[in-house]
Amino acid sequence: MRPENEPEGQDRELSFIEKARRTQIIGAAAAVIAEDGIGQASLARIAKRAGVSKGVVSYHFAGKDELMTQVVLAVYEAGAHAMAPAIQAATTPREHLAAYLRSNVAYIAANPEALRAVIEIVSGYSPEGGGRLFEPGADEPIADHLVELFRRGQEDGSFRDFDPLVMAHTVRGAIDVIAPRAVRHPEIDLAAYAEELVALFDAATRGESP
Amino acid sequence: MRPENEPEGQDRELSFIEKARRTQIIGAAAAVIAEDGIGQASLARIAKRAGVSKGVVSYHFAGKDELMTQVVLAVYEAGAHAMAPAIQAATTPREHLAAYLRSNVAYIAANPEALRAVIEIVSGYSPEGGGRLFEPGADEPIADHLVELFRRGQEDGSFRDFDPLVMAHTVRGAIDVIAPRAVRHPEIDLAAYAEELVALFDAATRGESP
Amino acid sequence: MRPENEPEGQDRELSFIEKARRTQIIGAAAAVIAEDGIGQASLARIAKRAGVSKGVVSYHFAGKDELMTQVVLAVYEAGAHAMAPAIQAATTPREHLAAYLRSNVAYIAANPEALRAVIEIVSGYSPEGGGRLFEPGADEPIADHLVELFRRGQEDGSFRDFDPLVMAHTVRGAIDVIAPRAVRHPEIDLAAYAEELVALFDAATRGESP
Amino acid sequence: MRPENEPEGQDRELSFIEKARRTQIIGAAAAVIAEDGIGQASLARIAKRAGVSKGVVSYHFAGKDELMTQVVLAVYEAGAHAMAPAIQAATTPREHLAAYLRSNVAYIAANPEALRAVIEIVSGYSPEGGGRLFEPGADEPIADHLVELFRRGQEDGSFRDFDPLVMAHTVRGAIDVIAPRAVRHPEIDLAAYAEELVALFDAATRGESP
DNA sequence: CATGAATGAGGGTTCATTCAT
DNA sequence: GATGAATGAACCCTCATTCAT
Repeated sequence: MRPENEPEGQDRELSFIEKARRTQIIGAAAAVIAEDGIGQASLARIAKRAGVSKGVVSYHFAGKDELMTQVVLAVYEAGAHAMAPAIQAATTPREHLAAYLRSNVAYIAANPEALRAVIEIVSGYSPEGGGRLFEPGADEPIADHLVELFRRGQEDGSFRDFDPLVMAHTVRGAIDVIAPRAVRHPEIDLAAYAEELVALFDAATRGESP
Repeated sequence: MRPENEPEGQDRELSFIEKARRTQIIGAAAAVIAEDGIGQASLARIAKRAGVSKGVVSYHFAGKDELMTQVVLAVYEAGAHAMAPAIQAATTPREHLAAYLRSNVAYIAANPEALRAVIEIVSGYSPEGGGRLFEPGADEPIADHLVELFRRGQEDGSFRDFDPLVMAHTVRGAIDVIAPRAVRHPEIDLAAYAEELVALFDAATRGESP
Repeated sequence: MRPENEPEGQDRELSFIEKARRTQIIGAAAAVIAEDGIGQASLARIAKRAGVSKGVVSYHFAGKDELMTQVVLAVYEAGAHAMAPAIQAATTPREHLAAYLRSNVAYIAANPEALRAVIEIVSGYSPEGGGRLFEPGADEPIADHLVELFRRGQEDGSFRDFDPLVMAHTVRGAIDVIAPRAVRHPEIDLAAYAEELVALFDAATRGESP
Repeated sequence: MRPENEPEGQDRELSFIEKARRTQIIGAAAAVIAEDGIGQASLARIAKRAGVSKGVVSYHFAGKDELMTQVVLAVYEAGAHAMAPAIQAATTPREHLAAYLRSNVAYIAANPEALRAVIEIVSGYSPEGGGRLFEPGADEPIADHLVELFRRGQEDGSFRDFDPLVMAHTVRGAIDVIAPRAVRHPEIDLAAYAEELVALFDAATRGESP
């Protein structure tokens, strides 16, 4: 695990260890939150789950707020990373939308716990100063990608004339609704669910007379 | 619900006072939650917001769990009550769906804070014993109404052949996504938003070549 | 329950009602304490048990301290009243001691709940200002009666030469130990227990060679 | 109990610190309870008495229940430890009983506050779930030792024929009554008190014509 | 770097008491 | 006289955070 030939010694190594520790703690936090809810996710429990002492968490993260933020970002990044190939392979807006839906649902299917943790944090965690870690509607950046997609598709005639914002947030809503249900109903066939969504939004975005 | 001819005063009035207090506290709780998030919604802050002492909340509600539950139920009931006339006036499944979307968005538009509070509670509040107040996917009863609607519409040929469950939860997701955005972006025209949704799901559910 | 011919009306009647209310509340308090312990004996529960409102208790008693005191005194008085005939019938110190033991145990056997309540209060209730309602060792007045008895018995040669104080408190200890056990072990034959105690203290107090 | 040869330092030392803190807090709890009663023994007061913050108590003890339990156990263990040599040195049941009484009273004389605290807890503390920490009559195990002693003494003719249970609980009652009085009346000569008890129970248990 | 003992604020809850009705 | 809504203090406990070791 420890690369042998590296530019230079101590500093890099520490940074590597540090990264590993952070990853380890983030994973433990996600696991605890997914299993027992944000309400049970004290630093003590997260530390115990990670097999480290409480102080380590405080040492590697500025505070609980930062840890929670990092959990969310890690899942988001992993999701974006997992979805990227499929999306980039798409050549038309319509294919793009289908790829977005399929890869997103696939990621949820593959990481239900991670998603559960994110949902818990985003909707249930209150940072120190009040307010929210990610202000609701702050997934706008995420929706923005879809808005852009819909705009392009409308320009080239792939999609009918609708409000891209409404469509984008409806897609997000459709996806966000999946993870909680998937956790409670593991028997749901998410691949089929994805195809249903593809058909649903294909119909919803298709021009009147294609 | 309120009997018209009653012997008299005292008993009714006391009951009325109690009801008023509960309503007042429920309102204060909803306001605090909507503004600052469920995490800031301590009984102390709710009491202060209601202009009463902390003990009053415990006096009128068995505990925080009950208060949170009542906030949700109050909003749900009010919503169902507000939507009922429009929905009952619909004669076809397609009209029914449109009425559902319009009246639901209208209710959100009229009570954005209440809806916001409900979302915070349902997805972010951890009751005493752990778990969730309304287990996720426990809005299934709500989605059930839609499932039923879609089934009927498919039988009489109003809707194309799709998975009613997926469609129902997508509709719910589309609606649930609105309140948080409406709070943050008061400039959004929710009437137009509703029409967009009507068109969206009209297209999504329409038979191939009606 | 309400005597018809009384010296005078309203004032006496109120006093009578008042007395009844106090007795009723004292009984309810004793029952609650005996059943669920002093820790569960809130004024609210006592009031509910008595079938009256919380305010009534505060109205008839200066505070919880007074109520607790009255419960204890009521039981003590009833006990003294129940024991008096048997004790007064005794003609010698030795008979007196036996009568004391028998009648005391008999009273405990007949009123285990009352005794249980008293024990709970005396040893477990903390009055407002701190300290205790009946300072421990404050049953000295009760023991005094025994001390007096032993002194007389020693003077007339009925008893051997021992420290009357030690003997008196040992008798008290022997008796106080009974009620808790009687509550937990209802199968104990308290009449036989009393005879054992009579024999025990008869031997313990008897002169070397009577 | 304490292993003599151990690898080293750190682990033991930390364990030692923890033990010291627990002992310190237990002592503070006993002191507060002995002085002001169980009803005044809030964690806040105990912490203040120990010179630590409130949280420390919760840190070292799972809850108030555990702290109270530990106070009792500590005193019991110390008492058993203090009494053991004298009792084991006894060769006959009669000597055994005398040693039991003398060493027990001696322990009370040396630790009146500790005993007082134990009595307060055992008879006056209500654990969280209701009920009692040590169910009344749960000192039966303690009395059992005496019952066994009396049985043996009756078999070998040392003691007359009496109910060993009644005698055992009477001894316990005789002893339990001492601590509260000793606290309030420090002038009492407990060594003489012990001799009185020895004589008392010697007479009470002696065969008719020894 | 890591530890875990210690802190102290704040959480929800209970409850004796008061007082307008 | 009686009610019960309201109070406010005190309770135990949790927990993010700090810091000497």
